[in-house]
This record gives sequence, C-alpha cells and structure tokens, in this order.
Amino acid sequence: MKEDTRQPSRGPQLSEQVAQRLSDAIQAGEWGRGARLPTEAELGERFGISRSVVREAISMLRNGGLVTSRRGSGSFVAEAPTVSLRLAIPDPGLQSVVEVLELRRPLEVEAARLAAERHTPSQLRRIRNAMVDIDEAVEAGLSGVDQDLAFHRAIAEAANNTHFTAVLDFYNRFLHQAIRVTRTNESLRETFMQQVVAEHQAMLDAIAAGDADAAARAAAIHLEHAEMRLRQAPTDLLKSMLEQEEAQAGSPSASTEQTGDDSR
Amino acid sequence: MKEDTRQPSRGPQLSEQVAQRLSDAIQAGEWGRGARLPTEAELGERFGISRSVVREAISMLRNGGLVTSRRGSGSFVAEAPTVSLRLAIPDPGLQSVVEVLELRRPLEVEAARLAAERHTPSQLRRIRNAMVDIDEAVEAGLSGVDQDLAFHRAIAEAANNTHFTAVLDFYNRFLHQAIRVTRTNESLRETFMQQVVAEHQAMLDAIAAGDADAAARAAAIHLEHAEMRLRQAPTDLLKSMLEQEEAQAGSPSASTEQTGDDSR
DNA sequence: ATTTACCATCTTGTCTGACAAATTCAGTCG
DNA sequence: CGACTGAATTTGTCAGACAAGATGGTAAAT
Repeated sequence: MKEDTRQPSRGPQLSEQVAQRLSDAIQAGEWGRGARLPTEAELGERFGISRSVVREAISMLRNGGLVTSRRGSGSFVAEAPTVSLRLAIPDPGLQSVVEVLELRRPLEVEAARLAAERHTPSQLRRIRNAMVDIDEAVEAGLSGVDQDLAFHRAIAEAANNTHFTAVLDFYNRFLHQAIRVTRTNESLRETFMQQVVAEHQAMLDAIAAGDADAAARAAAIHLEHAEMRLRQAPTDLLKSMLEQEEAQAGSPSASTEQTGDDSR
Repeated sequence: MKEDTRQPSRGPQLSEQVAQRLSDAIQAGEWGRGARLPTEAELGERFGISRSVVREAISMLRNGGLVTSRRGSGSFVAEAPTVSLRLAIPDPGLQSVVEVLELRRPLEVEAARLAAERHTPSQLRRIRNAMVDIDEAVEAGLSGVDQDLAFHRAIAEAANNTHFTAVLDFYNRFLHQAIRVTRTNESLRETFMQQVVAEHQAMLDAIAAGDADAAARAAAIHLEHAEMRLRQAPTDLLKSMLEQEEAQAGSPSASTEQTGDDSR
C-alpha cells in the first residue's frame, strides 16, 4: 500500500506520534466501533516503523480505553469508550487522609441507606461474610485492613449504584495505610477493635432490617468514630509507619489479594 | 539480586500484573515522589521477566500519569502522581442520570455544609457572582446550564477539599444534558426557574451565614427537587436529547483535565 | 583552583528476529 | 450436515543489538 512514506517528523516521542495518529484515525471513523484494526506488522509497515513502536502506541490507546486486544485474534476498537477521572495522589499525611474521609463519609452514609433499601439476599450474605472475615483476620493476628475495606465495599455494592462502588474503590487505596495505623497502635487496639465490631454490627443490623435511616445513622457514627480513632493515633506513629512501609517494601507481603471468596 | 523468583501466576496479562505490582509499590511509597526507579533491566531481573514486559508495564504507568520517563536518564515517579478512575460512559437514559444524581446528592449536601464552615470571602463572592450569572443568562434567553453548574462548582470549591471538586467535576458532564432537558421543557420552564432561583438563594444565604446545618438542608432540598423536576420532564424528550448529544460527542479518550486553577 | 571541554558509561528508545500461546478458518472425516 | 483436526494468523513474550540522549568524572585551559 505504502500510503504514508513520510518519515515521522523528528519529534520527542515516536510512539506517541503514532498513537496520536491512530487515535485520530479511529475517532475519524476509519475503523468503526468493535472493528478490527490492521495487524501490528501491517501498521508497522504502513507507518514505516518497527513492531515495537506499534505495540507501544497500541498499548497507549489500550490504556486510554480506546482499543482492546485479544491474543491470537487482533486489536479492536473498543465497544464502550470510557472517560477517566484523574487526580493527584494526596501527600501521605493526616490532613490528606482526613480530606479523603470527609468525602467518604457522606458517600458511605448514603450507600448504607440505599443498601438498606435495595440489598439482595446474596448481597446481604456477602456483607455478613465480610464481617466474619474481619473477626477471623484479627483473631489470626492480622490487621484485617483488607477485610475491613471489603466490608465497606460489600455495602457499597448492595447500594446497587455503580458510581458508589467506583468512587469508593477509587479512594480505598488511600485509606489502606490510615486504617493500618489505627489498628497497629498497640495500646489502643483492643478498645478500638471492640468499637469497630460494634459499629459494624449496628450497620449490618440496620441494613438487614431494611431500616434506611438507622443504617445511615449507624454509618455516620462509624465514619465519625473512625476519624476520631485516626486522630487519636499519634502522628509520629503515622509517619514512622510510612517510613517502615518504605523500608520493608521489597518483601513478599506487599501483594494485594482480592478477596474473591464469594460465588458469583 | 533474585529477590523475587516466584513465577508470575498464570494470569491473563503478564505485563498488566507487573504494572499493578509496580503501581502498588509506588503508592505504598517504595519510591518517593520524583525518585528514580530501577532501570528496566533491573526491574526485568527482579520480576523475572524480559525488558519488553517491563517497558509495557511502565508504559501503562506513564500513560496513567504515575511515572515519567526521560531517555538516557531513567524513569521517575511523577512529581504529582495521579491515579485515574476509568468507567464506562453510561447508557443514555433516565435511569443512569438518576444514578448520577444519587451520588451527587450526598456530596453536594456535604459540600454545602463544609462551604458554610470554611468559605473564604472571595469564594463567597464567586458563589454570589455565579448566581447573578444564572439570572443574566436566563434573562438573555439562554438555558443557563453552564452557569448553574458553575454555581454548584463554586460551592464545592468553597468546601476547600479538592476531592469534592474533582469528583463533582467528573460527573458534571453527565449532568449537563439532564439539566438542559428540564430547562428546555417549555411548559414548565417558568415555574421551574422560580423554584431553582429560590432554592439557590436559600443555599447561598445559609452558606453566607455560616449555618452549616441550614446549608446542608437547603442543598438537600435543592437536589431532591432537581430530581423531581427531571422526572417530571417527558422521558421521550430526555432520550432524544441524550442521543443527539451522544452522536455529536466524538472524543472518547478525553480525560478530565486537572483543575489547576486552585491555589493550594 | 576554577572553569571548560571531552569522553566513558549508563539508560531509555527503537530495531530486528524468534518463539509461545491463543484464535481463526478451511479441510477432512464421521 | 456436523464435529474434529491442523495449518495459518496474530498478539504476547523473549533475546540481543544499536541509536539517542543524559550523567558524571577527568583532563586541559585559563
């Protein structure tokens, strides 16, 4: 074909230029939704570049949600284009954690209210299981942070509104450290865990009973207390934990396991 | 050397797993902001993979705004690292708009509460100006949708918590269409606008007075009524308008720009 | 001694070739 | 006609090499 023999202009990023041109071509409708675009080899020849660059370019588009690739089959224009919310990762510190909590509180409260009204039996079961998992993890001497987050996520799911799970999931990663701090504070751990369990139980009961207002109240109390517990943890502990995490970062404990214990 | 000889578990996408692990490590603080991360060769050896996969993984992170690479120098954790939440553009329809509103209501209520407590004089002024702008726009025969959204955004800004503005900005685009629908409904427009103005005024007064609870109540009422107004609009009108907008919206990869107009 | 020019070295970007894994499709056999 | 087989196709991964740009140290010059 040789429809474009121009040397890609001496720019900063070759693969980026190619990605841009491919993106333009797709958005211009050269290949419709779900259509298969040329093979990597073919694109490489068309643009006069190696397959590596084509792959990098396609990788960018794939990351942008514009195309999907299936090994052995090809790369395709995405069926459902996506938009992305991009925002800066906050500084690790008490203030920024509090800001995240400020956002989460109204969301979780509303999620609990909706969950009380809309939860399906299986969703309620998952919430219950999550609570049990927390107990078991704590019993086993673990921090139970992942299980705690899973509990809250199960409630968000029971709200049956994808936006809640999406936003809360998004902010979960920032809370991971914060919750660990409160759990690791030895002197307070015992008392705190009792409070947490009681508050979780209250939320679960209200949701199970279908009492929306009570669920909202219980969630509000829990989130408020969570912030108090965090504030009560000495800030130097927070700081030292962050440094500690940095030091032990290479060890095998870091991988994040999805708690996929449920049968969907 | 050879600190991680585990075979990457048989997963669908190898490079994706590596990207996830790198992303986790960065967010766990293994490498601080602006720090140089190991060379591609070194990472390849550490994870037991080839440089190609490392490059693909880093490419993903770079595309996600988590790292930047400089040829000859290395790859670095971004100074202002960002994580991106991607979600599919919802089907145009009343149900999905209602879901967005469900998420926004608690957020806007809390934003109004915080704004009442924290607003600076200049922020209050911006809210006032936005209200005037709505009047002027409507007076001029325009829909005033942009001005309406600006009003709400000004309140979110006055909450002085970047996460509120980020999330609300993100969902604004989905609301743009919905508000237009209610405003375009000729038969109801007059009545609706009077209501909207009154409700806005109540919010502004409460915020200006520093009455957090009153601000929250006013916001809750406004959002509730907004949903009612939307439901009252004929659904066929909504549908046709949404489809029309979607047809002419040809920028799927457009990510939400960082709102850098804030002085922090 | 300080500054400047140079150069070895390192790191990412790109190229080339190969194989593995998964899919597709045509042909064959029941 | 339908199910299976196997070759061809295509993306994913691997390996090695060179090019382009950056870094830091050393020697030369003032």
